[in-house]
Amino acid sequence: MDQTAAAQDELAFLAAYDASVYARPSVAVDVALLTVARGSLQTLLVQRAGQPQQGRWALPGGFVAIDESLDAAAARVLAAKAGLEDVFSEQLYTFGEPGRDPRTRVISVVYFALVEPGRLERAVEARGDRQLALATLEVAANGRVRGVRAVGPGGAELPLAFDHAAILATAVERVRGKLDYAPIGFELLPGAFTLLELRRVHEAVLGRPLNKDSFRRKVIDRGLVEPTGDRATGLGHRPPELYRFARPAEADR
Amino acid sequence: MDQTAAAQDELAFLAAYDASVYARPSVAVDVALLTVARGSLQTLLVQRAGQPQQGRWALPGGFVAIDESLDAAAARVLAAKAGLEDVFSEQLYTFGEPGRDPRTRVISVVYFALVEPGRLERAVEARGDRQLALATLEVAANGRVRGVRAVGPGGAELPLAFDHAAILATAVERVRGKLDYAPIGFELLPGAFTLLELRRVHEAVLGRPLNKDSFRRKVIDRGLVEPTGDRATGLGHRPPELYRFARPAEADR
DNA sequence: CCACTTAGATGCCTAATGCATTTATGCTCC
DNA sequence: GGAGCATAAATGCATTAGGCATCTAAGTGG
Repeated sequence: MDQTAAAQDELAFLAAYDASVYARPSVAVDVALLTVARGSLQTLLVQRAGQPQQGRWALPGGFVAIDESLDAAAARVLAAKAGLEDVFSEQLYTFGEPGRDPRTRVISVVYFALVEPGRLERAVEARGDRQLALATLEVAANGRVRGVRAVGPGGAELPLAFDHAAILATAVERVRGKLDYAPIGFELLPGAFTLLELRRVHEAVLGRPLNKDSFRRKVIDRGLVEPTGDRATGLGHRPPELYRFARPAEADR
Repeated sequence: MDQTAAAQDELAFLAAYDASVYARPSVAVDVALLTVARGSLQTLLVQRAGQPQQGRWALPGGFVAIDESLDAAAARVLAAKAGLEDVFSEQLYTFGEPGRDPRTRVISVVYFALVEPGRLERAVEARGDRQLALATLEVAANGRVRGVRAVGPGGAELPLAFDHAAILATAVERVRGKLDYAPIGFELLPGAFTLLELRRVHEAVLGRPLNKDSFRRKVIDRGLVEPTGDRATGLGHRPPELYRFARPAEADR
Protein backbone atom coordinates (compact mmCIF):
# COMPACT_ATOMS: atom_id res chain seq x y z
CA MET A 1 0.00 0.00 0.00
CA ASP A 2 2.86 2.33 0.83
CA GLN A 3 4.65 1.56 -2.39
CA THR A 4 1.50 1.92 -4.44
CA ALA A 5 0.75 5.27 -2.91
CA ALA A 6 4.28 6.49 -3.39
CA ALA A 7 4.26 5.41 -7.03
CA GLN A 8 0.95 7.14 -7.65
CA ASP A 9 2.38 10.23 -6.07
CA GLU A 10 5.41 10.15 -8.29
CA LEU A 11 3.39 9.66 -11.44
CA ALA A 12 0.98 12.43 -10.66
CA PHE A 13 3.85 14.75 -9.83
CA LEU A 14 5.60 14.06 -13.11
CA ALA A 15 2.45 14.54 -15.14
CA ALA A 16 1.79 17.90 -13.55
CA TYR A 17 5.42 18.97 -13.68
CA ASP A 18 5.88 18.25 -17.38
CA ALA A 19 2.71 20.03 -18.30
CA SER A 20 3.61 23.12 -16.35
CA VAL A 21 7.07 23.30 -17.84
CA TYR A 22 6.05 22.83 -21.43
CA ALA A 23 2.84 24.82 -21.59
CA ARG A 24 1.76 27.52 -19.23
CA PRO A 25 -1.74 28.92 -19.36
CA SER A 26 -2.28 32.62 -19.89
CA VAL A 27 -3.61 34.47 -16.87
CA ALA A 28 -6.06 37.30 -17.39
CA VAL A 29 -8.03 39.59 -15.11
CA ASP A 30 -11.63 40.49 -15.93
CA VAL A 31 -13.68 43.00 -14.00
CA ALA A 32 -17.43 42.89 -13.45
CA LEU A 33 -18.06 46.56 -12.82
CA LEU A 34 -21.51 46.96 -11.33
CA THR A 35 -23.61 49.95 -10.53
CA VAL A 36 -27.25 50.65 -9.78
CA ALA A 37 -29.15 53.21 -11.83
CA ARG A 38 -32.82 53.68 -12.60
CA GLY A 39 -33.72 50.90 -10.23
CA SER A 40 -31.67 48.14 -11.78
CA LEU A 41 -28.21 46.64 -11.82
CA GLN A 42 -25.99 47.75 -14.65
CA THR A 43 -22.61 46.64 -15.84
CA LEU A 44 -19.92 47.92 -18.16
CA LEU A 45 -19.33 45.84 -21.31
CA VAL A 46 -16.85 46.08 -24.14
CA GLN A 47 -17.72 44.93 -27.64
CA ARG A 48 -15.16 42.55 -29.08
CA ALA A 49 -13.50 43.98 -32.17
CA GLY A 50 -11.69 40.86 -33.37
CA GLN A 51 -12.20 37.14 -33.57
CA PRO A 52 -13.25 35.02 -31.85
CA GLN A 53 -16.67 36.05 -30.63
CA GLN A 54 -16.42 39.18 -32.76
CA GLY A 55 -19.22 41.62 -32.03
CA ARG A 56 -20.16 39.97 -28.75
CA TRP A 57 -19.89 41.85 -25.51
CA ALA A 58 -17.31 41.05 -22.86
CA LEU A 59 -16.25 42.21 -19.44
CA PRO A 60 -13.32 44.61 -19.54
CA GLY A 61 -10.17 42.60 -19.01
CA GLY A 62 -6.52 42.17 -19.76
CA PHE A 63 -3.58 39.90 -19.20
CA VAL A 64 -1.67 39.98 -15.95
CA ALA A 65 1.82 41.36 -16.31
CA ILE A 66 4.61 39.20 -14.96
CA ASP A 67 5.48 41.52 -12.09
CA GLU A 68 2.03 42.89 -11.39
CA SER A 69 -0.24 41.80 -8.56
CA LEU A 70 -3.73 40.61 -9.37
CA ASP A 71 -5.28 43.57 -7.56
CA ALA A 72 -3.08 45.95 -9.51
CA ALA A 73 -4.04 44.29 -12.78
CA ALA A 74 -7.72 44.75 -11.97
CA ALA A 75 -7.13 48.42 -11.15
CA ARG A 76 -5.18 48.88 -14.36
CA VAL A 77 -7.97 47.32 -16.43
CA LEU A 78 -10.51 49.64 -14.85
CA ALA A 79 -8.36 52.67 -15.52
CA ALA A 80 -7.61 51.66 -19.09
CA LYS A 81 -11.08 50.62 -20.19
CA ALA A 82 -13.29 52.89 -18.14
CA GLY A 83 -10.96 55.64 -17.05
CA LEU A 84 -11.89 54.99 -13.44
CA GLU A 85 -9.52 55.10 -10.52
CA ASP A 86 -10.02 54.49 -6.81
CA VAL A 87 -12.94 52.16 -7.26
CA PHE A 88 -14.03 49.59 -4.72
CA SER A 89 -12.92 46.25 -6.07
CA GLU A 90 -12.65 42.75 -4.68
CA GLN A 91 -11.65 39.38 -6.04
CA LEU A 92 -14.65 37.30 -7.05
CA TYR A 93 -13.69 33.92 -8.47
CA THR A 94 -11.23 32.36 -10.88
CA PHE A 95 -12.60 30.80 -14.05
CA GLY A 96 -10.34 28.30 -15.72
CA GLU A 97 -12.22 25.68 -17.74
CA PRO A 98 -9.88 24.53 -20.51
CA GLY A 99 -12.30 25.34 -23.32
CA ARG A 100 -13.60 28.72 -22.21
CA ASP A 101 -11.46 30.62 -24.70
CA PRO A 102 -11.06 28.81 -28.04
CA ARG A 103 -7.67 30.33 -28.83
CA THR A 104 -5.62 29.11 -25.94
CA ARG A 105 -5.86 28.19 -22.31
CA VAL A 106 -6.83 31.33 -20.45
CA ILE A 107 -7.34 31.34 -16.72
CA SER A 108 -9.24 34.43 -15.72
CA VAL A 109 -9.17 35.87 -12.23
CA VAL A 110 -12.36 37.87 -12.04
CA TYR A 111 -12.88 40.90 -9.83
CA PHE A 112 -16.10 42.67 -9.15
CA ALA A 113 -16.16 46.41 -8.64
CA LEU A 114 -18.83 48.83 -7.47
CA VAL A 115 -19.11 52.44 -8.45
CA GLU A 116 -21.60 55.24 -8.13
CA PRO A 117 -23.72 55.49 -11.32
CA GLY A 118 -22.98 59.15 -11.90
CA ARG A 119 -19.25 58.55 -11.97
CA LEU A 120 -19.60 55.62 -14.32
CA GLU A 121 -21.89 57.43 -16.73
CA ARG A 122 -19.57 60.40 -16.86
CA ALA A 123 -16.58 58.14 -17.44
CA VAL A 124 -18.27 56.26 -20.27
CA GLU A 125 -19.45 59.50 -21.84
CA ALA A 126 -16.03 61.12 -21.64
CA ARG A 127 -14.63 58.16 -23.49
CA GLY A 128 -17.18 58.46 -26.30
CA ASP A 129 -16.45 54.91 -27.32
CA ARG A 130 -18.97 53.08 -29.45
CA GLN A 131 -17.57 49.78 -28.26
CA LEU A 132 -18.32 50.60 -24.65
CA ALA A 133 -21.81 50.09 -23.24
CA LEU A 134 -23.52 50.44 -19.92
CA ALA A 135 -25.89 47.47 -19.99
CA THR A 136 -28.80 46.71 -17.74
CA LEU A 137 -28.61 43.30 -16.12
CA GLU A 138 -31.79 41.26 -16.18
CA VAL A 139 -31.44 38.64 -13.50
CA ALA A 140 -33.48 35.48 -13.65
CA ALA A 141 -33.72 34.18 -10.12
CA ASN A 142 -35.84 32.14 -7.82
CA GLY A 143 -33.89 32.28 -4.61
CA ARG A 144 -30.57 31.66 -6.32
CA VAL A 145 -29.49 33.48 -9.43
CA ARG A 146 -30.38 31.38 -12.47
CA GLY A 147 -28.90 33.50 -15.21
CA VAL A 148 -28.42 37.02 -16.47
CA ARG A 149 -29.07 38.85 -19.72
CA ALA A 150 -27.49 42.14 -20.70
CA VAL A 151 -29.71 44.75 -22.30
CA GLY A 152 -28.17 47.75 -24.01
CA PRO A 153 -29.27 51.37 -23.69
CA GLY A 154 -31.43 50.97 -26.79
CA GLY A 155 -33.30 48.04 -25.31
CA ALA A 156 -31.63 45.38 -27.44
CA GLU A 157 -30.03 42.38 -25.81
CA LEU A 158 -26.25 42.40 -25.96
CA PRO A 159 -24.97 38.86 -26.54
CA LEU A 160 -22.25 38.03 -24.07
CA ALA A 161 -18.90 36.56 -25.06
CA PHE A 162 -17.27 33.40 -23.72
CA ASP A 163 -18.52 32.42 -20.26
CA HIS A 164 -19.18 35.99 -19.24
CA ALA A 165 -22.86 35.39 -18.57
CA ALA A 166 -21.88 32.86 -15.93
CA ILE A 167 -19.33 35.29 -14.54
CA LEU A 168 -21.92 38.05 -14.22
CA ALA A 169 -24.32 35.66 -12.52
CA THR A 170 -21.60 34.85 -10.00
CA ALA A 171 -20.97 38.55 -9.45
CA VAL A 172 -24.64 39.26 -8.79
CA GLU A 173 -24.81 36.40 -6.32
CA ARG A 174 -21.78 37.71 -4.47
CA VAL A 175 -23.07 41.25 -4.27
CA ARG A 176 -26.40 39.99 -2.98
CA GLY A 177 -24.67 37.90 -0.38
CA LYS A 178 -22.51 40.76 0.80
CA LEU A 179 -25.45 43.08 1.18
CA ASP A 180 -26.58 41.23 4.28
CA TYR A 181 -23.56 42.08 6.35
CA ALA A 182 -21.49 44.67 4.51
CA PRO A 183 -22.34 48.30 3.84
CA ILE A 184 -22.20 47.96 0.07
CA GLY A 185 -24.53 50.80 -0.80
CA PHE A 186 -21.62 52.94 0.29
CA GLU A 187 -19.98 52.43 -3.08
CA LEU A 188 -23.12 52.92 -5.12
CA LEU A 189 -24.40 56.24 -3.80
CA PRO A 190 -23.05 59.77 -3.62
CA GLY A 191 -21.88 61.23 -0.33
CA ALA A 192 -25.34 62.24 0.84
CA PHE A 193 -28.52 60.34 0.15
CA THR A 194 -31.95 59.68 1.57
CA LEU A 195 -32.99 56.41 3.14
CA LEU A 196 -35.39 55.91 0.25
CA GLU A 197 -32.52 56.08 -2.19
CA LEU A 198 -30.50 53.64 -0.14
CA ARG A 199 -33.40 51.25 0.04
CA ARG A 200 -33.97 51.47 -3.71
CA VAL A 201 -30.36 50.48 -4.25
CA HIS A 202 -30.72 47.49 -1.98
CA GLU A 203 -33.93 46.48 -3.70
CA ALA A 204 -32.33 46.72 -7.12
CA VAL A 205 -29.43 44.54 -6.03
CA LEU A 206 -31.61 41.97 -4.33
CA GLY A 207 -34.31 42.03 -6.97
CA ARG A 208 -37.11 42.17 -4.42
CA PRO A 209 -38.92 44.82 -2.36
CA LEU A 210 -37.86 45.49 1.20
CA ASN A 211 -39.96 46.57 4.13
CA LYS A 212 -39.63 50.30 4.52
CA ASP A 213 -39.68 50.58 8.29
CA SER A 214 -37.57 47.53 9.04
CA PHE A 215 -34.99 48.82 6.62
CA ARG A 216 -34.96 52.23 8.24
CA ARG A 217 -34.64 50.80 11.72
CA LYS A 218 -31.95 48.32 10.84
CA VAL A 219 -29.78 50.77 9.03
CA ILE A 220 -30.10 53.42 11.73
CA ASP A 221 -29.95 51.14 14.76
CA ARG A 222 -26.80 49.47 13.49
CA GLY A 223 -25.17 52.83 13.05
CA LEU A 224 -24.46 52.28 9.36
CA VAL A 225 -25.55 55.79 8.48
CA GLU A 226 -25.74 59.12 10.26
CA PRO A 227 -27.80 62.19 9.45
CA THR A 228 -26.01 65.08 7.80
CA GLY A 229 -28.48 67.61 9.20
CA ASP A 230 -29.58 68.65 5.74
CA ARG A 231 -32.76 67.74 3.95
CA ALA A 232 -33.51 67.10 0.30
CA THR A 233 -36.04 69.67 -0.88
CA GLY A 234 -37.93 70.18 -4.13
CA LEU A 235 -39.48 66.73 -4.14
CA GLY A 236 -43.14 67.66 -3.84
CA HIS A 237 -43.54 66.23 -0.37
CA ARG A 238 -42.06 66.35 3.06
CA PRO A 239 -38.30 66.72 2.62
CA PRO A 240 -36.39 63.67 3.82
CA GLU A 241 -33.32 63.82 5.99
CA LEU A 242 -30.04 63.35 4.14
CA TYR A 243 -27.66 60.72 5.49
CA ARG A 244 -24.06 59.81 4.98
CA PHE A 245 -22.39 56.48 5.62
CA ALA A 246 -20.89 56.23 9.06
CA ARG A 247 -17.44 54.82 9.47
CA PRO A 248 -18.30 51.72 11.47
CA ALA A 249 -17.32 51.96 15.11
CA GLU A 250 -14.73 49.18 14.93
CA ALA A 251 -15.06 48.38 18.59
CA ASP A 252 -14.81 44.60 18.76
CA ARG A 253 -14.89 43.52 15.15
CA MET B 1 -10.05 64.01 -23.97
CA ASP B 2 -11.14 61.32 -26.37
CA GLN B 3 -7.73 61.08 -27.92
CA THR B 4 -6.00 61.03 -24.58
CA ALA B 5 -8.21 58.26 -23.33
CA ALA B 6 -7.76 56.22 -26.49
CA ALA B 7 -4.01 56.63 -26.30
CA GLN B 8 -3.96 55.57 -22.67
CA ASP B 9 -6.03 52.57 -23.61
CA GLU B 10 -3.63 51.63 -26.37
CA LEU B 11 -0.58 51.94 -24.17
CA ALA B 12 -2.06 49.93 -21.37
CA PHE B 13 -3.09 47.25 -23.81
CA LEU B 14 0.36 46.98 -25.31
CA ALA B 15 2.05 46.84 -21.95
CA ALA B 16 -0.18 44.02 -20.83
CA TYR B 17 0.03 42.22 -24.15
CA ASP B 18 3.80 42.22 -24.35
CA ALA B 19 4.12 41.00 -20.81
CA SER B 20 1.74 38.15 -21.38
CA VAL B 21 3.46 37.06 -24.56
CA TYR B 22 6.98 37.14 -23.22
CA ALA B 23 6.53 35.84 -19.69
CA ARG B 24 3.59 33.87 -18.42
CA PRO B 25 3.21 33.17 -14.75
CA SER B 26 2.96 29.60 -13.51
CA VAL B 27 -0.43 28.60 -12.23
CA ALA B 28 -0.68 26.24 -9.29
CA VAL B 29 -3.48 24.79 -7.23
CA ASP B 30 -3.15 24.45 -3.47
CA VAL B 31 -5.67 22.75 -1.23
CA ALA B 32 -6.48 23.66 2.34
CA LEU B 33 -7.85 20.34 3.52
CA LEU B 34 -9.66 20.86 6.79
CA THR B 35 -11.18 18.50 9.27
CA VAL B 36 -12.35 18.64 12.85
CA ALA B 37 -10.98 16.18 15.38
CA ARG B 38 -10.60 16.30 19.15
CA GLY B 39 -12.48 19.56 19.26
CA SER B 40 -10.26 21.56 16.98
CA LEU B 41 -9.66 22.35 13.36
CA GLN B 42 -6.92 20.37 11.69
CA THR B 43 -5.28 20.60 8.32
CA LEU B 44 -3.03 18.45 6.17
CA LEU B 45 0.48 19.81 5.60
CA VAL B 46 3.42 18.63 3.53
CA GLN B 47 6.99 19.31 4.58
CA ARG B 48 9.06 20.87 1.83
CA ALA B 49 11.94 18.64 0.80
CA GLY B 50 13.85 21.12 -1.36
CA GLN B 51 14.72 24.78 -1.48
CA PRO B 52 13.34 27.32 -1.01
CA GLN B 53 11.67 27.18 2.37
CA GLN B 54 13.19 23.74 2.94
CA GLY B 55 11.77 22.03 5.99
CA ARG B 56 8.83 24.38 6.24
CA TRP B 57 5.31 23.08 5.94
CA ALA B 58 3.07 23.81 2.98
CA LEU B 59 -0.40 23.05 1.76
CA PRO B 60 -0.53 20.17 -0.70
CA GLY B 61 -0.41 21.60 -4.18
CA GLY B 62 0.71 21.20 -7.74
CA PHE B 63 0.81 22.94 -11.07
CA VAL B 64 -2.23 23.06 -13.29
CA ALA B 65 -1.88 20.99 -16.43
CA ILE B 66 -2.59 22.78 -19.69
CA ASP B 67 -5.78 20.86 -20.47
CA GLU B 68 -6.97 20.33 -16.92
CA SER B 69 -9.72 22.31 -15.20
CA LEU B 70 -8.96 23.97 -11.88
CA ASP B 71 -11.42 21.74 -10.06
CA ALA B 72 -9.78 18.68 -11.61
CA ALA B 73 -6.35 19.90 -10.57
CA ALA B 74 -7.54 20.29 -7.00
CA ALA B 75 -8.98 16.77 -7.03
CA ARG B 76 -5.77 15.40 -8.49
CA VAL B 77 -3.67 17.07 -5.81
CA LEU B 78 -5.85 15.59 -3.10
CA ALA B 79 -5.61 12.13 -4.62
CA ALA B 80 -1.86 12.36 -5.12
CA LYS B 81 -0.86 13.83 -1.77
CA ALA B 82 -3.48 12.41 0.56
CA GLY B 83 -4.89 9.46 -1.40
CA LEU B 84 -8.37 10.90 -0.99
CA GLU B 85 -11.07 10.86 -3.64
CA ASP B 86 -14.60 12.19 -3.67
CA VAL B 87 -13.95 14.91 -1.15
CA PHE B 88 -16.03 18.06 -0.82
CA SER B 89 -13.99 20.83 -2.32
CA GLU B 90 -14.66 24.40 -3.34
CA GLN B 91 -12.61 27.24 -4.74
CA LEU B 92 -11.46 29.64 -2.04
CA TYR B 93 -9.35 32.48 -3.41
CA THR B 94 -6.50 33.11 -5.81
CA PHE B 95 -3.21 34.32 -4.38
CA GLY B 96 -0.93 36.02 -6.83
CA GLU B 97 1.40 38.55 -5.23
CA PRO B 98 4.51 38.76 -7.40
CA GLY B 99 6.91 37.95 -4.57
CA ARG B 100 5.07 35.12 -2.86
CA ASP B 101 7.32 32.45 -4.34
CA PRO B 102 10.96 33.55 -4.64
CA ARG B 103 11.73 31.30 -7.62
CA THR B 104 9.26 32.61 -10.16
CA ARG B 105 5.89 34.17 -10.50
CA VAL B 106 3.40 31.63 -9.22
CA ILE B 107 -0.29 32.36 -9.13
CA SER B 108 -2.01 29.90 -6.84
CA VAL B 109 -5.69 29.10 -7.08
CA VAL B 110 -6.51 27.80 -3.62
CA TYR B 111 -9.28 25.35 -2.84
CA PHE B 112 -10.55 24.36 0.52
CA ALA B 113 -11.77 20.85 1.16
CA LEU B 114 -13.58 19.21 4.06
CA VAL B 115 -13.34 15.59 5.06
CA GLU B 116 -14.38 13.42 7.94
CA PRO B 117 -11.48 13.04 10.40
CA GLY B 118 -11.56 9.24 10.37
CA ARG B 119 -11.06 9.10 6.63
CA LEU B 120 -8.24 11.62 6.74
CA GLU B 121 -6.42 9.89 9.58
CA ARG B 122 -6.67 6.54 7.84
CA ALA B 123 -5.42 8.05 4.58
CA VAL B 124 -2.42 9.71 6.24
CA GLU B 125 -1.60 6.54 8.14
CA ALA B 126 -1.83 4.36 5.02
CA ARG B 127 0.68 6.61 3.37
CA GLY B 128 3.14 6.33 6.24
CA ASP B 129 4.88 9.45 5.04
CA ARG B 130 7.12 11.33 7.43
CA GLN B 131 6.69 14.47 5.36
CA LEU B 132 2.94 14.45 5.82
CA ALA B 133 1.36 15.84 8.98
CA LEU B 134 -2.09 16.40 10.32
CA ALA B 135 -1.63 19.71 12.13
CA THR B 136 -3.93 21.38 14.62
CA LEU B 137 -4.84 24.93 13.67
CA GLU B 138 -4.65 27.47 16.43
CA VAL B 139 -6.75 30.41 15.34
CA ALA B 140 -6.17 33.84 16.81
CA ALA B 141 -9.40 35.75 16.41
CA ASN B 142 -11.45 38.52 17.84
CA GLY B 143 -14.44 38.54 15.60
CA ARG B 144 -12.39 38.22 12.45
CA VAL B 145 -9.59 35.72 12.06
CA ARG B 146 -6.32 37.40 12.93
CA GLY B 147 -3.90 34.61 12.18
CA VAL B 148 -3.30 30.90 12.44
CA ARG B 149 -0.54 28.69 13.78
CA ALA B 150 -0.06 25.05 12.87
CA VAL B 151 0.84 22.67 15.69
CA GLY B 152 2.07 19.19 14.88
CA PRO B 153 0.98 15.94 16.55
CA GLY B 154 3.90 16.22 18.96
CA GLY B 155 2.84 19.66 20.09
CA ALA B 156 5.59 21.53 18.27
CA GLU B 157 4.70 24.41 16.01
CA LEU B 158 5.13 23.66 12.32
CA PRO B 159 6.49 26.73 10.53
CA LEU B 160 4.44 27.45 7.43
CA ALA B 161 5.95 28.06 4.02
CA PHE B 162 5.36 31.05 1.74
CA ASP B 163 2.06 32.82 2.39
CA HIS B 164 0.36 29.66 3.54
CA ALA B 165 -0.47 31.06 6.97
CA ALA B 166 -2.51 33.78 5.28
CA ILE B 167 -4.13 31.18 3.04
CA LEU B 168 -5.17 29.06 5.99
CA ALA B 169 -6.57 32.11 7.75
CA THR B 170 -8.67 32.82 4.67
CA ALA B 171 -9.86 29.21 4.61
CA VAL B 172 -10.92 29.33 8.25
CA GLU B 173 -12.82 32.56 7.65
CA ARG B 174 -14.63 31.05 4.70
CA VAL B 175 -15.61 27.89 6.54
CA ARG B 176 -16.89 29.96 9.44
CA GLY B 177 -18.91 32.10 7.08
CA LYS B 178 -20.43 29.14 5.34
CA LEU B 179 -21.49 27.51 8.56
CA ASP B 180 -24.25 30.06 9.01
CA TYR B 181 -26.21 29.02 5.98
CA ALA B 182 -24.74 25.81 4.60
CA PRO B 183 -24.84 22.34 6.15
CA ILE B 184 -21.09 21.98 6.36
CA GLY B 185 -20.97 19.54 9.23
CA PHE B 186 -22.21 17.10 6.60
CA GLU B 187 -18.70 16.70 5.29
CA LEU B 188 -17.03 16.46 8.68
CA LEU B 189 -19.06 13.72 10.32
CA PRO B 190 -19.82 10.09 9.58
CA GLY B 191 -23.23 9.05 8.31
CA ALA B 192 -24.82 8.91 11.74
CA PHE B 193 -24.05 11.21 14.63
CA THR B 194 -25.56 12.74 17.72
CA LEU B 195 -26.55 16.36 18.01
CA LEU B 196 -23.81 16.81 20.59
CA GLU B 197 -21.22 15.67 18.06
CA LEU B 198 -22.63 18.02 15.45
CA ARG B 199 -22.58 20.91 17.86
CA ARG B 200 -18.98 20.17 18.88
CA VAL B 201 -17.98 20.34 15.23
CA HIS B 202 -19.66 23.70 14.82
CA GLU B 203 -18.05 24.98 17.99
CA ALA B 204 -14.62 23.86 16.84
CA VAL B 205 -15.04 25.61 13.51
CA LEU B 206 -16.38 28.80 15.02
CA GLY B 207 -14.03 28.79 17.97
CA ARG B 208 -16.77 29.62 20.44
CA PRO B 209 -19.43 27.75 22.43
CA LEU B 210 -22.96 27.51 21.11
CA ASN B 211 -26.19 27.36 23.04
CA LYS B 212 -27.29 23.76 23.33
CA ASP B 213 -31.03 24.19 23.00
CA SER B 214 -30.99 26.85 20.34
CA PHE B 215 -28.68 24.70 18.29
CA ARG B 216 -30.93 21.70 18.65
CA ARG B 217 -34.03 23.66 17.71
CA LYS B 218 -32.49 25.37 14.73
CA VAL B 219 -31.02 22.26 13.25
CA ILE B 220 -34.19 20.24 13.72
CA ASP B 221 -36.72 22.94 12.86
CA ARG B 222 -34.93 23.75 9.63
CA GLY B 223 -34.99 20.11 8.65
CA LEU B 224 -31.23 19.86 8.26
CA VAL B 225 -31.11 16.51 10.03
CA GLU B 226 -33.49 13.64 10.57
CA PRO B 227 -33.44 10.91 13.22
CA THR B 228 -32.24 7.49 12.15
CA GLY B 229 -34.31 5.78 14.83
CA ASP B 230 -31.18 4.37 16.49
CA ARG B 231 -29.52 5.50 19.65
CA ALA B 232 -25.89 5.60 20.72
CA THR B 233 -25.47 3.41 23.81
CA GLY B 234 -22.57 2.70 26.10
CA LEU B 235 -21.94 6.31 27.00
CA GLY B 236 -22.72 6.20 30.69
CA HIS B 237 -25.86 8.27 30.46
CA ARG B 238 -29.12 8.49 28.62
CA PRO B 239 -28.49 7.32 25.06
CA PRO B 240 -28.87 10.10 22.52
CA GLU B 241 -30.78 9.78 19.28
CA LEU B 242 -28.64 9.29 16.19
CA TYR B 243 -29.28 11.61 13.27
CA ARG B 244 -28.32 11.74 9.63
CA PHE B 245 -28.18 14.75 7.36
CA ALA B 246 -31.40 15.32 5.48
CA ARG B 247 -31.29 16.09 1.81
CA PRO B 248 -32.79 19.57 1.90
CA ALA B 249 -36.30 19.74 0.54
CA GLU B 250 -35.39 21.87 -2.47
CA ALA B 251 -38.86 23.31 -2.74
CA ASP B 252 -38.27 26.92 -3.80
CA ARG B 253 -34.56 27.36 -3.55
C1' DC C 1 -30.54 0.21 43.50
C1' DC C 2 -28.85 4.64 43.72
C1' DA C 3 -26.07 8.39 42.08
C1' DC C 4 -24.35 10.48 37.98
C1' DT C 5 -24.47 12.33 33.52
C1' DT C 6 -26.25 13.78 29.42
C1' DA C 7 -30.68 13.81 26.49
C1' DG C 8 -34.58 16.06 25.29
C1' DA C 9 -38.85 18.71 26.15
C1' DT C 10 -41.10 22.88 27.91
C1' DG C 11 -41.69 27.54 29.15
C1' DC C 12 -40.24 32.36 29.62
C1' DC C 13 -37.75 36.59 28.25
C1' DT C 14 -35.71 39.57 24.92
C1' DA C 15 -34.54 41.23 20.40
C1' DA C 16 -35.51 41.56 15.57
C1' DT C 17 -38.75 42.05 12.07
C1' DG C 18 -43.24 42.68 9.46
C1' DC C 19 -47.27 45.40 9.36
C1' DA C 20 -50.57 49.07 10.52
C1' DT C 21 -51.48 53.62 12.30
C1' DT C 22 -50.63 58.31 13.17
C1' DT C 23 -48.61 62.67 12.61
C1' DA C 24 -45.40 65.90 10.12
C1' DT C 25 -44.29 68.84 6.28
C1' DG C 26 -43.08 70.81 1.88
C1' DC C 27 -45.04 71.06 -2.76
C1' DT C 28 -48.58 71.68 -6.39
C1' DC C 29 -52.79 72.99 -8.06
C1' DC C 30 -56.63 75.58 -7.94
C1' DG D 1 -53.19 81.48 -0.06
C1' DG D 2 -55.52 77.33 1.22
C1' DA D 3 -56.70 72.32 0.23
C1' DG D 4 -55.08 68.22 -0.90
C1' DC D 5 -51.26 65.21 -1.95
C1' DA D 6 -47.18 62.44 -1.32
C1' DT D 7 -43.75 60.89 1.31
C1' DA D 8 -41.15 61.18 5.94
C1' DA D 9 -40.72 59.56 10.35
C1' DA D 10 -42.28 57.96 14.82
C1' DT D 11 -45.05 54.67 17.45
C1' DG D 12 -47.37 50.49 18.64
C1' DC D 13 -48.47 45.64 18.17
C1' DA D 14 -47.98 40.73 16.64
C1' DT D 15 -44.96 37.13 15.28
C1' DT D 16 -40.73 34.72 15.45
C1' DA D 17 -35.98 33.35 16.56
C1' DG D 18 -32.72 32.75 19.90
C1' DG D 19 -30.81 32.70 24.85
C1' DC D 20 -31.59 30.75 29.28
C1' DA D 21 -33.56 28.06 33.14
C1' DT D 22 -36.10 24.13 34.68
C1' DC D 23 -37.77 19.60 34.71
C1' DT D 24 -38.04 14.85 33.50
C1' DA D 25 -35.94 10.62 31.00
C1' DA D 26 -32.87 6.91 30.76
C1' DG D 27 -28.65 4.16 30.41
C1' DT D 28 -24.04 3.28 33.15
C1' DG D 29 -21.41 2.15 36.92
C1' DG D 30 -20.49 2.09 41.56
